[in-house]
Amino acid sequence: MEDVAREAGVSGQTVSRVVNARGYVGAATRERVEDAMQRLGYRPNSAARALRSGRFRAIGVIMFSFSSYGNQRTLDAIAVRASQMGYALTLIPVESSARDTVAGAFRRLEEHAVDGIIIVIEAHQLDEAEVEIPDGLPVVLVDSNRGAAHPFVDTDQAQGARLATEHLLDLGHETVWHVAGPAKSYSAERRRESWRVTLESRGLAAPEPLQGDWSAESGYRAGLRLREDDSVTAVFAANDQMAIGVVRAFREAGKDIPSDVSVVGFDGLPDAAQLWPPLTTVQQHPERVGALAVDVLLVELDGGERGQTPLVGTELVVRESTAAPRTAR
Amino acid sequence: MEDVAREAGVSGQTVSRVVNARGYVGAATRERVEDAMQRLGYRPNSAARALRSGRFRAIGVIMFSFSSYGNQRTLDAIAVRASQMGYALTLIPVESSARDTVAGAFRRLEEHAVDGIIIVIEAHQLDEAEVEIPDGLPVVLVDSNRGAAHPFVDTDQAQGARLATEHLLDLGHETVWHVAGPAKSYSAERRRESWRVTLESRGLAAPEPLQGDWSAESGYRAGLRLREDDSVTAVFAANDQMAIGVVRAFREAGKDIPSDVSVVGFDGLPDAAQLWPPLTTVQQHPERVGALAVDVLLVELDGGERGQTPLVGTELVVRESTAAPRTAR
DNA sequence: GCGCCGTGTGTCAACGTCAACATATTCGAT
DNA sequence: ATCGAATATGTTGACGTTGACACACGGCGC
Repeated sequence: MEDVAREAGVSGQTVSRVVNARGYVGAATRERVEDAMQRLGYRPNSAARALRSGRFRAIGVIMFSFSSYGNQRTLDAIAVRASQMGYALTLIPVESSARDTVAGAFRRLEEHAVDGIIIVIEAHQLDEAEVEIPDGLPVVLVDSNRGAAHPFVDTDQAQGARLATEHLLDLGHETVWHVAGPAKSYSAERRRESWRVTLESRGLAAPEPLQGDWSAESGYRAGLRLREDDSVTAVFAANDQMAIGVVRAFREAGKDIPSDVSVVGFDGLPDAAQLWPPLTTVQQHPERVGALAVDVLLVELDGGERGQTPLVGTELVVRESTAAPRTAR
Repeated sequence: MEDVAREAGVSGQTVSRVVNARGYVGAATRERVEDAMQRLGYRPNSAARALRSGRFRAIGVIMFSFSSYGNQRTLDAIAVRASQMGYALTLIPVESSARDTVAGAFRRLEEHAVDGIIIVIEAHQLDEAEVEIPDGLPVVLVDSNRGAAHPFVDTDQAQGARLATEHLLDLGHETVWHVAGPAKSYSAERRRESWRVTLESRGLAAPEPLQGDWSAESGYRAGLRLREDDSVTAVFAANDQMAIGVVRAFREAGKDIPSDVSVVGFDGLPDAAQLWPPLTTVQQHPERVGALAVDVLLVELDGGERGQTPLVGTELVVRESTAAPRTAR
């Protein structure tokens, strides 16, 4: 900066003013300074800036490594929005499962140069890790609603699950079976509860849900059990991957999708349309969730008051994996 | 830090020595200082550290937003390894396609507080963006080999494509058709060339490859054309997603996989095993690529000499989407 | 003609840390 | 007893930036 100042024949302070467009600077002077910056390839030193201002213009994101497709997309959206707003994104990975690693991540985090944090971890797993979120640092939670201590943003899981369940019922199926996500996931829990409530609101008893873990393989295992029961004609899987496994299990047993059994997924994976048959699914919008998370965090950073954040809606995308049951035809 | 020093009855410098475990510190003193740090919840200020040392202990990753599954996994691995090595990860997203955005990302980058950069963008796209990589900053390229200006790490694309092609030929297929990735992708190009060379080394002429764009939808379009030709019995798709689309196209036309047509993918998507039929594919190891990229960058940072980095190998995973052709049975 | 305000620019200090140097103490070897 | 090396701690200044303050100039209203 000193070099630029000398080159332009001004003081360092004036250079600072030009860079930050703050205060009064004469037009001619500004030009000279900008010229000098250009010639010398000057870049402000962010460390010094941060030291002086106490702000880093950086957002930390804590996320499990090897995360789901949806979370990856959310991260992506967070990165894009943060960058648009002039913030850098610092990624703090947590290696799944190992408890002390989780705590360690938060400790590491405190040393990191961030102004605020977005946590993209399902809340039950958070609880399990007995992690205390450092205070003094604004935090936004995604995909969970751990108390009201911090604002959170999320997909409207309940609405999506209702759409899926009602679609199958409206086609004429007598009931809908459910392959749920892992017990410790809030998303899974909310999808399952919404499915149950939707059935009950139509006066139907919900069959015992099968337990999966989000993986296609677990969906396959659930499908192996479902295909034993000939009364099963409609299955709502808590995500697309498990739906893929369910489809495989039925197909292997010679049952056709959708003429014997209808299957609905949840997520809206881009390739779901190209599966065979194309999968009916609940389209999520992780990119909206991510952008919203950044916006909410920035409001927190500016000390804005905390409003209730709306959930992000979903849409049902009807494809060829669902149809009316034989009996209704 | 001053507070800690006062609390422990020592100077700031001694606190610094305790924190960095550098120089001589008496055992009793160290304990007092550590105690004080604990009590006051002291965390060193990374901005001041960076300002003083000129090192940020941070690595920047430049990546297209909405990236492929493989790149996402690579990012993940980079994050984990960087964190293990005590480095923070700053993610700099580039919104696909918009040229000036790409250049902008690099400009932004220069202001960012990173010691080195890992670029996870296919090289042809890099070229297209006419981006100049800022010098003075160590750079490692992933998934590309743009000249020898910077070290690069990558999957051994050629080996993987050879495995896939040979597998189909060894089953008895007369030739192998190819659904290639986008023209501007190095990976796609190398897979295609290796497929061609493998065929030619067996004295076979390579049929005209079909052009896809990695998406399942483009695979489906390619499949629509392939299914018109009854001589097609074996297809090697340049990634799993396109393979999914190819399978769908044949299935829709009443052709069975694998009894009528064998299909091989490339990537090793975790769900490929649960597709119907389970997909034969070339298993990549993006996590190894990511970790390797960090290791190579750290060597660069330490001014180490640049060796040739080995490519990361792949394995063929044979599943049920491939079988001998009817004629050979 | 006087003071005041708006504009344009410079000086200084401080942000938190750590390398370099200075100082003090202990201990073993001569 | 003396010296030097090893150990232990304190003092100072600088990293690059910017907020606070000071200063200088011209124009305006009275």
